[in-house]
Amino acid sequence: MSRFGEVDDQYDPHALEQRVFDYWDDVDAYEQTVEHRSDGESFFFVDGPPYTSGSAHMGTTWNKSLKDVYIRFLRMQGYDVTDRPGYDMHGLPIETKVEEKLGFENKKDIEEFGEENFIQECKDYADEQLEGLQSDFKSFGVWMDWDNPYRTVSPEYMEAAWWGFSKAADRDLVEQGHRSISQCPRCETAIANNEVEYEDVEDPSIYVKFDLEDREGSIVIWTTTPWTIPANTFVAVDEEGDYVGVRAEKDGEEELLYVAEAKHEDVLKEGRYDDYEVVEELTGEDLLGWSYEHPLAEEVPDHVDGEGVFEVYAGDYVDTHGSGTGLVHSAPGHGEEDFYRGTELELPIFCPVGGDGVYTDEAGKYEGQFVKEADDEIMADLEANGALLASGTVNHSYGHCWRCDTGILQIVTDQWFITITDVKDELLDNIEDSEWYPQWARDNRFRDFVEEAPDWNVSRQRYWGIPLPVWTPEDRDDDEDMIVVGTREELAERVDQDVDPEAVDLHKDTVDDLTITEDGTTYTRVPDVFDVWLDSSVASWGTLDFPSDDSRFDELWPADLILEAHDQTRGWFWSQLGMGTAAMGEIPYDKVLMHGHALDEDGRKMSKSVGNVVEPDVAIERHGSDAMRMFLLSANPQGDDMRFSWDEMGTMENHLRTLWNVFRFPLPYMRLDGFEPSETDLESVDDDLELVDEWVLARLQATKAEMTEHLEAFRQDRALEALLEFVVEDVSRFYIQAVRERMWDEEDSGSKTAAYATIYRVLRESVTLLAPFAPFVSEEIYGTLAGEADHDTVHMEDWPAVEEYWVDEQLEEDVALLRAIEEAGANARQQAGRKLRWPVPRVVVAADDQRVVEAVERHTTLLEERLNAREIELVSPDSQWGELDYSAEADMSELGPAFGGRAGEVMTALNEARIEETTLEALEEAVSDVLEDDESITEAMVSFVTETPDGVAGTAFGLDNDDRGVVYVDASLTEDIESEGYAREVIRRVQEMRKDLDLDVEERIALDLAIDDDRVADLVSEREALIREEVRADELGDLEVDNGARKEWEVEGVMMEIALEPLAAADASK
RNA sequence: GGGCCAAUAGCUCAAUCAGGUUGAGCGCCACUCUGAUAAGGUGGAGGCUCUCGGUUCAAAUCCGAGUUGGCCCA
Repeated sequence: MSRFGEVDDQYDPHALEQRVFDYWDDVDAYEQTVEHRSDGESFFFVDGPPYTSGSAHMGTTWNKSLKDVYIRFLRMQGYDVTDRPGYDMHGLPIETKVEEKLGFENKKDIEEFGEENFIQECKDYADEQLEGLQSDFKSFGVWMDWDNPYRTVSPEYMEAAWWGFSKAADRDLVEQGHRSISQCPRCETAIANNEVEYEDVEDPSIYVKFDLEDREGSIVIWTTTPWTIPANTFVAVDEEGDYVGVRAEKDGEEELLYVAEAKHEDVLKEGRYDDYEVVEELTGEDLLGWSYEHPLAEEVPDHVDGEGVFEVYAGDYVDTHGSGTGLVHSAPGHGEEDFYRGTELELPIFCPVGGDGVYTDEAGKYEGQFVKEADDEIMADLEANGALLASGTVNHSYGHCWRCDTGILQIVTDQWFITITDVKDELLDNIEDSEWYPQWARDNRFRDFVEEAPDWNVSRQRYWGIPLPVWTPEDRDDDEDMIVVGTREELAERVDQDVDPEAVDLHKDTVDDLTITEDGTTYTRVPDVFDVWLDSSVASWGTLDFPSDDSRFDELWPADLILEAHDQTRGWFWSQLGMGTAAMGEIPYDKVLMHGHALDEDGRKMSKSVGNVVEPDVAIERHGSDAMRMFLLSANPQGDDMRFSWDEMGTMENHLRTLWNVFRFPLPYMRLDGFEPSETDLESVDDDLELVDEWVLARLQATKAEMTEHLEAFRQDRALEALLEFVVEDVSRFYIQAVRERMWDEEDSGSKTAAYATIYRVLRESVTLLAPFAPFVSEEIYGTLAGEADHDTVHMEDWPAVEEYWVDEQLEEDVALLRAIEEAGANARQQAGRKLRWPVPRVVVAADDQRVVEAVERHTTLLEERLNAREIELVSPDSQWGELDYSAEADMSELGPAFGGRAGEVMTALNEARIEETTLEALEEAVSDVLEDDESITEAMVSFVTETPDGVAGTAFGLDNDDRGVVYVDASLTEDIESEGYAREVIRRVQEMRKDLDLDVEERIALDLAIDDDRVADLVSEREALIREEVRADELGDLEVDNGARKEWEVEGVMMEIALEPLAAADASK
């Protein structure tokens, strides 16, 4: 890219991006940029590793775009940023994908296939997915260390997990325990609560009578899981709830039933009783200690037994007004709450169900059946035993395995835990050490979650994961005397077998058979692998390959910034806090930027089944990577979800097109004049700068300040908005318009050079500011503007600093006022029906304050040009323009307190009043109808507003909804104005014809005019010199057009025929 | 079922914290400009500010209840 070289006429994002990719390759742009900052202050960013199944969707694309914009911004601010991307590659999702691929149905198939082979298949699959993600991320210009990502399956990363876990064990936070967990019976493993997905399903809904011992009657419970009845251990009630004893009659038989008072009607209706009577009113407390008989005592002979079982206890999870009966069937073997309460009551924990969801021999009659399939038989048996009060079905949400969609079961098994509940206070304290954007996410959601978090079950009975580094004595499998290995080196030292710490892979197949023998005891490994959430929880040191590489840990850890979507509150934000606290006693990150999810155009989540997914590559295809990134980055990154919008993305492409036009406009002139920015910088042309140059430079300073502030507050959307406002409104629509004529000047002039230097500086800094957002187009523009002494890539530039010298807030306001006046003037012109091409004799600016007067006085000429006015007349604030009427605008903050409920009515009257002088007396007179005797209008309540008089068009102008004056356009015609107007009409049409003929700008022509109206023809001929000059016509007269064009036009109702031909052609034809 | 967040023009969002006549950009329509030209300018249409209550002289804004959507949890 040579300086001021030829560029595409049109912004073509695809060709441009391809060129930039090639260019980046050629000059090693990324590597140079990283190297350029290698001496800078360290900034430790940690990438939340995406899971390697599936490809990048709009959400991940948004996430990576955000990371990219902040990494680039930080680099430009001088930081040496850690930018190693990561990939989360273990876990059940990949296992189930591979199982599907291989046609497996359960664990047996895997065992037959061979653990080692299966692990290899999973590894291959994850690697393949990783490649896909890498190329997706690269495709929209994300600059991270793609050659060296951290992978959770690498030995050094797995070691980081072992190390963290062993540190937690050192702090006595690792234990093995008998716990109620969610089990997927197909995957035959525990799954985390946040891996449970809830779906609506139809389940049995049964009411069961438990006959009371030592007294008449039964208590009634309700459940949707008949299969848990065999494990019933106790019944829970609300101690403070109201219950009733009901004598109910059905088919001539009477029963005494106990249920919650609030539910007794519902329950009896379900049971289709003929009649009933409340015979007893009691509280939950009265029921405590009542004993009952197990309804399936015969079918399940080995049912739970012991002191205190089959009794009524208080339980705080009971709701006497919710669904059910107010008495809750409790089976500690099949429910978390039941488990905790059962443990508290020191009742036995009975779970006659295996990890595969099949009843064990403890389930008696039901042994060998899959639990859900035993529901019918259990209900039949209850019926036969006279215990079934009612049965039906219910539609409710029930947990399913996130991967294979199998209904989960609550069972009790032996699992390994990090007992984070032991350090709950430390966790809550540590939260305070992190800064969140937005802060409510930390103080509400995150805090709530941490407060309620149970111990972390980290063990999974699966294959594709990091093996638990736990060895237990051969004859036992609990946490007594366990050995936790922290590093590969330690492993090599302690195991009985030969292990090369450099080469060992650490996956299950390689460590399963390793044993440790110490003090005469042989230890074997616990066969479980880690919950995949544990993998990413150690990313803050895994990224650094710590502990195997300890060169950077002390300097960098903890992370300065992490940046993920809000689902990670319960995911990575949490797992890192838990692991960081358990292992290190600290939160492993300082700042969190939490963004939302990408929703579709209707605000629903994108989902494959709904078919509303927008693929990032389709978006890139339609609008280019830069436009897509800018769209994504224009969304608030703090908590809110983003609604996808093709329109908005298209708008971003339009803005880039505008930037492209702004950029390419001055190039030919600069090239022609040999403008050399390294010799002619802004400072050297200072004396020749015109006001508009100083203004655009002042706006540039304000834009830089604003952007920096927003980016530092993690509001890149506002930073981008500020930049686009500057480029589109200030540079394109105002500055370029204002300097065009200076650039067309064929003579060398100080003014022209000053304009070059100004626009050069503006463009250079604008693309530098844009670079983090739209790295491709910024690079190409920068490359065209930059010289030998500049960097190879815009991304090596320093973030542009505010230069105090050019800051000029007063000038900014001046021009803002002028632009407001101009805009109002254009409006008034249109109302008066006068095109801009036709001059108007005068424009009157009625200023409300001295600032407006100053602004107009300093820029009268500019205003005359812009509004095509022969004269600008200024009416100062202390005088009034004679022809005006007035009305009043009410200030509600004054009116409200004064008039109370009638304030609205008074406001309307004031708005509608018409008076000839701006006095309160006149105004009060005009609104006397709505005023009571003792009421008056005060100065503070109103501001007077001018009303347009007849024959003159007027439009108010102001800043930020604050009126500052009115512009009146006097559009009356004189002969001179008509002459110029018609001449301009002719010129415009000749120009258009020149253009149609593709004539060079410099080319001379011969011109012929035939105008149907003599008066108009005379008026036009008065301006012949002007026409000749503007259209470069050397000859005027009769033309036989051979080599040119002839066309008829209608101008303001007058027909005119115009013919022209290039002079070279005209000569040839003679 | 619970917690958090959101709901304002056809679309994307401001204005909500500190109550005072709802704004911008995009899109649409009309007009206009023409040496950036698949650009530019001006105007117009388009809002019971999700609903229902409450507080207040005054509510998009504060409070309560609900509806819809999103995330998380059960």
